[in-house]
Order: sequence, then C-alpha cells, then structure tokens
Amino acid sequence: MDERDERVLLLLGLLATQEQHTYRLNEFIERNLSRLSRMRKATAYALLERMERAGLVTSSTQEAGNRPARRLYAETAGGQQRFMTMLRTILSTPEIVNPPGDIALMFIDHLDRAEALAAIEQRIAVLQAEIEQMEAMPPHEVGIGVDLAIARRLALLRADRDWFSAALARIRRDLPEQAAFPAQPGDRQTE
Amino acid sequence: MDERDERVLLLLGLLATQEQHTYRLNEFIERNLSRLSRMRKATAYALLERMERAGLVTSSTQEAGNRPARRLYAETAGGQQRFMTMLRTILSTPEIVNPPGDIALMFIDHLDRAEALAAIEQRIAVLQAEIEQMEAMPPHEVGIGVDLAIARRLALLRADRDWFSAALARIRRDLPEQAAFPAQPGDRQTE
DNA sequence: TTATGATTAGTCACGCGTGACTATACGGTA
DNA sequence: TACCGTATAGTCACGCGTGACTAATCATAA
Repeated sequence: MDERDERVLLLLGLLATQEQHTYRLNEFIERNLSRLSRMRKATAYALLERMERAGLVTSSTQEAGNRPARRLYAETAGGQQRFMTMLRTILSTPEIVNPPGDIALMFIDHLDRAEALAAIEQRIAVLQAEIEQMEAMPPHEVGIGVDLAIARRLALLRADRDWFSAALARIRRDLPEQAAFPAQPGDRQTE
Repeated sequence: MDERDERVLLLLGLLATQEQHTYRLNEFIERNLSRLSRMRKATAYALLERMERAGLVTSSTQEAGNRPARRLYAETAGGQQRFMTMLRTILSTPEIVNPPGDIALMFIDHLDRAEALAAIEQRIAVLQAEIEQMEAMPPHEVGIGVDLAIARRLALLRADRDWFSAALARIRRDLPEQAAFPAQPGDRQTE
C-alpha cells in the first residue's frame, strides 16, 4: 500500500462520497478518467482487496436477485485520513519520471540526418494532433479538478512539441547537409 | 519483446559497439544513465535472457580463473536490425503517459485554500531544485545523445514548474480568502 | 595472517498487473 | 420462442520486476 500510489488515491477519492462496488468504480474510471488513469479492471479488483487488508476500506457482500453477489466497498475513517495525507504528499512532491523517448533521443546519432529529421517531424505531427484533440475536449466532464489535470497535460504536451521543434531547427541549421554520424570506433561506450 | 520497450533499445544500443556481460552493462547504466533508465539489475539479467530467446543477442559463457563463469552477450544481425527499427518507431511516435500528480490535482478541492497553496508552493520548490541540479550537470557525460535527452527533460521540468506557478497565481487571485470547497452533496460522482 | 569491507557476478521468491476467460441477465428482433 | 448481442460481475493463469540474498574475490589495514 504505497504512500505514493495514485491509483489508491483515486479509489479512495471515489469512495469518499459514496460506497461502490468494484465493477462500478472501474466502469467510471474507464469511461470518464481514462486519460488520467490506466488502471485495468482486474487491477482494480486486486487493489481493493489489498486496500481492505490494509484497513482503508471495508466490504460487504450485497445480493440482488439471483445475480452473483457483489462486493460493496466503503471507506473507513482510516481510509479517509489516508486519502488526505496521500493527497498532500503527492501534490507537494513531484515524482521524477523518465519521459518516454529519451533513450531513443540518446541514440539519435545512429540515424542519418534525413532519417532523424523525418522521425522528429513525425513525432511533432503526432504531438500536435494530440494537443488539438485535447484542446477540443469539452470542459469539466466531472469537476474542476479534472480540468486542471487536463490543462497541465496540455502544457506539458506543448512544451514537448516546442522542444522538438527547436531541436529540429537546430539540427537543420548545425549539421552539414549529408552528415551521418555512425558510432565512431573512438567512442567510449562502457569503458 | 515489445517493439516499444526502451530498455530493449538501450541494451541493444549498448551492445552495438561491443559485446558485454550483464554485470558490466548494468553497472554502466546505473552509473552513467541512471537519469534515463530505472531498470534494475535483476531486470537486466532477465531481459537479456528473453532477448536471447527472441534471437536479438547470443551468449557465450566466459570463464576467467576460478570465478563464476560470466555470460557474454553479443548482438546478432537481427538485433542490429531490430535496434534500428525500434529507434525509428520510438523516436517518431510519442507515447502518451500519465504525468504523476494528475490524480492528486483532480482532488485538490478536497484541501482548503491554505493547504492547497502550501502544497503547490512546496511542489514548485522541489521542481526548482531539480531544475537547478540538472542545469549544474556537466555536459556530455557519454555522448551528445545524453545531453539531448537531458535538455528535453529540463524543458519539461521547466514547463511543469511554470504551469504550477501560473496555477498558484490563479488560485490566489480567483478564490475568495477563506474559501474551502469540500465535495458538495450535489456533486455527481459516479452517476 | 587475519579480519573487514568493497567489488564482482548472479539468482530467487514473492507480489503485482493484466489479457483472457467464465457465467448470468437483459433487451431487442426475427 | 429462440436467438444474438451487450451489459454486468468477477476470476485466474501467466509473465514480469525487483528487493533481498548468496558467494567468491580483491584491497586494505591492523
């Protein structure tokens, strides 16, 4: 029950207002928050069980007709408290993450100039498309908070696009026309 | 053997110039590339075994004195080819990732104004410290590529810092002094 | 020489995430 | 009414990641 696990925060946040069973929770996340959390169904089931073991939630089986009984989860006092401390912790300390693409960037000199330029152009195009799609999203699907998160993501996407644009310009300017630079024999690699 | 696994790209890239055994590869990554890859030792061992099964590398056991024999990995032709296609793929298509903190941001209205402000200020301070630490890093530890990756990360960190600064200013301006906004009973949550 | 600690090299048990699967109920329509 | 697709609810086997561990060797200093 990691103190920084955003999925736990999410489940606790959703269970704060009303008790729910896992299927419903998962459905809500997939439909409305798919942009904010990639948690899969089976993971939600497992995670809630662990959260129960940790005393953050309690469950009661609820029968309805002759359907299979559902597990209803409700947040405990400890869970509410945990939600608040996690919220403060996660909000106040950024987590360092490796932006995907960095490793590829590090090996970019294994491509010749033309290919490198083409790849970066392609990447910028995809980024641009994503940005436009996000800009077109209607505001506040579920509350101000989500909008904040979306706005931040937009800012990060734009920064990434702009950085790659600048990198593209730099390569165009600085590198002689046909230059390809395969790894030199003189390169230190591991020694 | 996921076509987008940056760790595979990294290992193939390192093995491109010279064959290595796992211990050395891992040591190099931990010492010089810890900012670019979080791959752990045991993972490197397992991953290389899988890469061998996939035909990307071959291994030969190498005895030296009476030490335990080491597995020496060398890249196959297929591995070199795979490296190039992965490089192009990963470079040209951005992977959408959920920036950590978004979920917390989404629940920020569970904190009262003072706490929210304090948390964001704290986050900005940590971001700033990270930025300064990165700016102070000497250039090209191991090659131009790494510098590129670091430069990009700096750009993203700065964008994040700036976005949170702006958000801070907006909250200061827009929200009445004592306003706390706990979840209203009227909030739709899951229905 | 003996003891202590670091370095080298690798392994293993455990827990987690998830795609694929099961199974029932419900709504429509042929 | 029989059939088919979709919604509901959950489970399970499998593969992956990694902290913790083993064990040998080397450097150093007491």
